Amino acid sequence: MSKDRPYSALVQRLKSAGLRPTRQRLALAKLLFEAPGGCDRHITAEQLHAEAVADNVRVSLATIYNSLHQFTEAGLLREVVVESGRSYFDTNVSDHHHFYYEDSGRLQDIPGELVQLESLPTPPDGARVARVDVIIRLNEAGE
Amino acid sequence: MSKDRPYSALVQRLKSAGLRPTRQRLALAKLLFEAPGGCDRHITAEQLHAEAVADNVRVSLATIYNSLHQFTEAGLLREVVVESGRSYFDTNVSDHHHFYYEDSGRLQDIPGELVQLESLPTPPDGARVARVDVIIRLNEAGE
DNA sequence: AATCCTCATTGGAACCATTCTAATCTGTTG
DNA sequence: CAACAGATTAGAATGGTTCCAATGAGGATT
Repeated sequence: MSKDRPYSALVQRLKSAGLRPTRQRLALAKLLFEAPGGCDRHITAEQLHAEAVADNVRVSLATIYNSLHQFTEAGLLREVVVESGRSYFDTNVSDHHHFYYEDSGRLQDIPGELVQLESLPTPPDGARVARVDVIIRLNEAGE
Repeated sequence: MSKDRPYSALVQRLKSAGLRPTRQRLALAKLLFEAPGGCDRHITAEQLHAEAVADNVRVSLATIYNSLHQFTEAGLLREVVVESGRSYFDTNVSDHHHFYYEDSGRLQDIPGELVQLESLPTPPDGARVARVDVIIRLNEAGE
């Protein structure tokens, strides 16, 4: 019941990520990581901006983009690319993959264990695997 | 040695895809599918346009985009999305996956058999798997 | 709590890939 | 060769994202 320090956990989270806990970053972190329901989110810059505005947080789009990228670099978010022209940011940074509903544009986590790759090909010459993305693209079935 | 009908194979290919074999589509198909070296290509709209211009094919960017999408719908190409803001089109439409060099933006095929998924999760409710994309993101290793 | 420096935020312009539009042209069919 | 559907075109428009120069705010030191 730390009603007097409602942001302390987020402040800590930002600090340990090497980011100054400014008003805007704090407000965005709150929207991203403490959304009611607590579930993992797949959000675009525009969506986050709309949420912030709706929540009376005065923040520019430029700051939204800056923050999303800083959070991503700090490992607080993960960027997911499923269609050109729009980036999703995933609050779930654990090892997992995605369902992508092509019709609606919705993105859904697949628990990491449910997709197992056997035999990753060895990366060529002097390259190192940064990440493996698996996207299962879905259509609405006719029946 | 059908020097007299150098395009007949391509004409056929377009026709069976339900596309009228126009000058532009023929020229683009030639660049895409009969490139010297015969290897599979990962090309952007801008790149293809540049190639066409360099080859003295008079074609607008709008037509490049139209054709790329039509070819894709017809199953002659496959669109690969690895970074937001740019689409690659892959002339290899067989079942396979990709290495993506994040530093250079280069894309490389991985023969289909080299990546095996065990246990695809069952798609939710009334959804059907349209495709599974695996992208292995690579960095240049320091040493 | 005033100062200072660094970094963050801002609105708006700039950017770039892509799509749209309305006019013109071309393949194909009869 | 007439006529129509479909293709192509240049250029404008769009939409997401980034850039920019000016302003504002953390936070360390006094």
